[in-house]
Amino acid sequence: MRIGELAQATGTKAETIRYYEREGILPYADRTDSNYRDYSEDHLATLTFVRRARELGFSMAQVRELLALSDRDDKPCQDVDRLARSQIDEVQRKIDDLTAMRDELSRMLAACDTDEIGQCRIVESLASGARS
Amino acid sequence: MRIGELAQATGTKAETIRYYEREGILPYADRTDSNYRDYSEDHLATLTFVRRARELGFSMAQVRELLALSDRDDKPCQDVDRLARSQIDEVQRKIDDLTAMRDELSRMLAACDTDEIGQCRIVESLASGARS
DNA sequence: TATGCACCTTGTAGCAGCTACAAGGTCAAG
DNA sequence: CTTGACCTTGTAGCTGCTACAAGGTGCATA
Repeated sequence: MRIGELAQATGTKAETIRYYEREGILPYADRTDSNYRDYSEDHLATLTFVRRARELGFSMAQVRELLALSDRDDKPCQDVDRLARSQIDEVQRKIDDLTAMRDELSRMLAACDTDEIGQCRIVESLASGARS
Repeated sequence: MRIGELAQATGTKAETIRYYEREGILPYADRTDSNYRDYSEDHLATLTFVRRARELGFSMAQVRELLALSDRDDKPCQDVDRLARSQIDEVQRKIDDLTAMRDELSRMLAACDTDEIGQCRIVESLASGARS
C-alpha cells in the first residue's frame, strides 16, 4: 500500500504520515525498489489508532505510551499494569464527561421537539467538580 | 474572584485565561477599581466547561459553537436542533471509541492480574472501521 | 515517446492553541 | 515599605500539524 492509499483510508494528509514517521509515531516503512513507502495492514491499524486517539484529546506523548503498551513483550507486568491503570482512569473521566454532555444535548433536543423553551445547560453539565 | 484564584480552581494558567478573554472564549471580565479582573461563578463554570471540552478533543471553534448553544434565547429552535444533533453524533462516536479503549485496557489489566501473558490489542480496539 | 501525476527528498514557513518571559506600572497585605 | 499578585503591551517559543517550493524518480496512458 502506498502513502496516498493509506492517506485516503485514514483521512490523513500524506505529509502528516511522513511527519509521524519522522517523529517515530509510525514505524519506518519499507521502501519499494522505486523508493516508495510500502505500508502493511499493521501500519493502517496503527495510524487509524493514532488518529482516533488524537481526536479523543490524547497528546502525542500519551499516544506513544499507549502504543508502547502494544509491544511490551519485554516489559515487566508491573509497568504495564501501572500504565494501563492510570490510562483507564483518564479514559473513564473522559467517558463520564462526554456522557454528561451527550445527555444534556439530548435533553435540549427533546425540549426543542416539544416546542418547550428549555434552557441550555450544557455548560453546567461539565462545570461541576473542577479537577486539579 | 481574581484571576489567580480562578486559575487555581480550574488548573489553568492566568495567561491562558487572559488569552481566552482576548479570543472571546470567555466573556470580558469586569475590572475592580484597581483594574483587576473580577470573576463570577458563571465565569468559573464557563472556564471549567471550556477546559474539559478542550481535553475531550473539541477545537476552539467547536467550543465556541457549544457555548453559543448556551445563550441562544434569540436563535430559532431549528438552528439549535441542527447544531445539537450534529454534536451529539460526534460525542457519541467519542464515547464509543473511548469505551472500546477502556474495555481493552481493563482486559489487559485482568490478564496481568492472573499472570497471563495476554497480548495487548489496544491498537486493534480502535483500528477497525476507518472513518472519513 | 511524451505528458502528467504520484511519489521521493530537504527545507522553510504558517496556523492553532497555548505558554513564557520582559518591561514598566499599580495595588494591598504584613 | 517591601513583597507578591495583578495590570498592560509585546515578542517569542512549543506542539502538532499543514503547506508550499525546488528538484528529482517512477510509471501509466495518449
